[in-house]
Amino acid sequence: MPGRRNTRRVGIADVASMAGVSHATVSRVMNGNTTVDADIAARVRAAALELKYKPNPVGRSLALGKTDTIGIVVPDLSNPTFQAILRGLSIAAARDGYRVLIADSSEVSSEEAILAGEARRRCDGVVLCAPRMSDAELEELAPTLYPLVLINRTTESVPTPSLVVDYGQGIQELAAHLVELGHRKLAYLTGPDRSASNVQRLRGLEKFTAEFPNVELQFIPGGNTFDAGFESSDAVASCGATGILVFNDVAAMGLLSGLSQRGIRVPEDLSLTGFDDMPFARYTMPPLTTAAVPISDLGDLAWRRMREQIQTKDAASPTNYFPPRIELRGSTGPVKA
Amino acid sequence: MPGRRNTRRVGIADVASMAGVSHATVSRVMNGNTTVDADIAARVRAAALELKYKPNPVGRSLALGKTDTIGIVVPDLSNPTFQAILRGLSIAAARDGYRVLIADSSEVSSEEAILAGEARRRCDGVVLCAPRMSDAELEELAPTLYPLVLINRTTESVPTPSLVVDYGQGIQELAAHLVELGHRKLAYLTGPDRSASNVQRLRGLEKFTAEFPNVELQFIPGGNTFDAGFESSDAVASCGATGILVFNDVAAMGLLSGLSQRGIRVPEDLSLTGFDDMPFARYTMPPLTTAAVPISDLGDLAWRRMREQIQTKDAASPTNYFPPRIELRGSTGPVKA
DNA sequence: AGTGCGTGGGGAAACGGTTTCCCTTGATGT
DNA sequence: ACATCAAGGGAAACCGTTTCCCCACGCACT
Repeated sequence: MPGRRNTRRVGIADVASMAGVSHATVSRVMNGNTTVDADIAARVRAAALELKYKPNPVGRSLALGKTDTIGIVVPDLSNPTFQAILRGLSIAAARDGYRVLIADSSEVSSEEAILAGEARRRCDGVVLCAPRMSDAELEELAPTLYPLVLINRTTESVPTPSLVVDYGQGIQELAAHLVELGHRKLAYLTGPDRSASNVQRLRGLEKFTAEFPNVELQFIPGGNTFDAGFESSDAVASCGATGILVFNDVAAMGLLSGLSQRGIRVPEDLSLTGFDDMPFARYTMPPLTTAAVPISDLGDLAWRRMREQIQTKDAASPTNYFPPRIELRGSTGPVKA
Repeated sequence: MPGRRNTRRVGIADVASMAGVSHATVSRVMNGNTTVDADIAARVRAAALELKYKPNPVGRSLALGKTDTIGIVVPDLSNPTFQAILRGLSIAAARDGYRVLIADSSEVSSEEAILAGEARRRCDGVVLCAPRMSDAELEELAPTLYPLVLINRTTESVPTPSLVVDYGQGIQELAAHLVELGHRKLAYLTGPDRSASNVQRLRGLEKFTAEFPNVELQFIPGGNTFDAGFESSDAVASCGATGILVFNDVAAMGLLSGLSQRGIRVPEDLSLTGFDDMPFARYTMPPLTTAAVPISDLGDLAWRRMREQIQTKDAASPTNYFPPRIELRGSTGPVKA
């Protein structure tokens, strides 16, 4: 005997027998099918109300071939960026009656494909958030989980809707801003090596170097945490650069704190930029010059792209690039005379 | 014809016919039933592998009466506290092969019951996070979604596992700390009126007042945002108190910023406490004295309580109280002579 | 009055699995 | 050689819903 009948819940059959009709008719009434006689419909509705009947979503999903659920695979839920995307996605999807199922890969790239596949089987579509897997693996995986939206990653051969933040563009603009302020010796405090968005920043900086050959740019190994930024302050202080581009706001705040502890003033002695424009970036001392990424819009748009695929079979799906918006604040200033 | 057969996926029948056995046998093999002949099992596994067959979770859920999914209902995903709980819950549940489905009520209390009911029907259990609904409504709802874990809320008549952070205790200790430093005029910068955790802080402060009748305590309307804290700085500066208890860290940081802009020094002129110990609390200038709430443990424990209910039918379930841990940092100091 | 047609609703199949029941088959013992 | 038994696999029921198919009924028209 499959299932458990001990906690027997009220099913469509109960409503049917109470209303004296077949369960097919109950189903028609519940789904607003108008070909049902008004009297019978009323009787069914009364019975459903009295029994507090609510259709079982699992049975419904099986029959309909849809679950009204989408999955999101994130590398790490503790990352504020992914939290913001999740929030935007969840709220947007909820507006259309869809729910979001979470799968956290804990940064383990080998888990991602499995999680994504499993999520796809449970859900009507999958949002893959900054996957760590290789390009080859991604290309192979993408078609198998068709209603798919990529975030901060693109595919070459397979056409997949994709939303990418143009980190390269953002860091170029920040660097150009420093140059404009007179800085000629810059340093980039890098993010995690395996991070795709770090690679994009590096590419942006290559373009920057090509454009400004007379500006010196060095690279200092950093990280994406407050402590990583904090601990880099010695290296930064002694590198001779006057303008520091930091991987993200969190690390920049750490660096800011480390520098202030060493008596190095920002922006008088050193100019500093972050990346992300997280909520507190405007409240640090001094407020952080940074590049704002419209992340909750990202989640929102991810849902819209998903919905397009679910509703219409039309997979016309270009990549959307999000150019960050530069926020000029107090952590950057003219180079010291 | 239910479902869509256009994108026909490989089912158990395909594996069965390829392996030359009945689908019942395939099911037995897939579920590790040992009563299957080794040769046949190997043949089935080979077929499944070649066809890349993975059991359909929806069909499986229908037959098994379980979905390996739990739902979480939160008032607002943009709140860092709920994000942390979600993260802890999601990671802990994933360890046991469970996924988490999100339902965001957007602070609309009337939506909560509906969302929770719907989530329960889709999932094997529900975590209700700081529900805004009335006590009466909660009592009525609780039994209908039996495997239930409450966070920051308790029930009276219905026994329900419940995890509550003892905000009252935390703020009492913070207040006592200020008294110890010599402060005799305190002020509490309140949180949102409708917030249950604000009410708990107020109750804690009542006890505090009873215990320290010679200490003056006044209440200043505040909020839970940085800007609310910032804009309260005038009221705080002119209230005459020397020790300020702020609803949470975010508002405390706003207040800190507003005070520093007015030239009021912390802790020399004014002592300040926050609440939550969010990641940046230790990095403000000065670092914030606050009460640490072990929120990701909360998510972790929520899953453990949930698992107890799902696995054993034993609903022995006391309320767990989490006393916050006081973090003494630089934002509090001896009262000015 | 008989036939044609439209409509509403019941029966049954389908969705994709799991599990029970029962029968077959092979082995063992006498 | 026959009876008994255990093991293993197939048929069918079941989970809860939607939808197709078809029948019965009523109405209008010839």
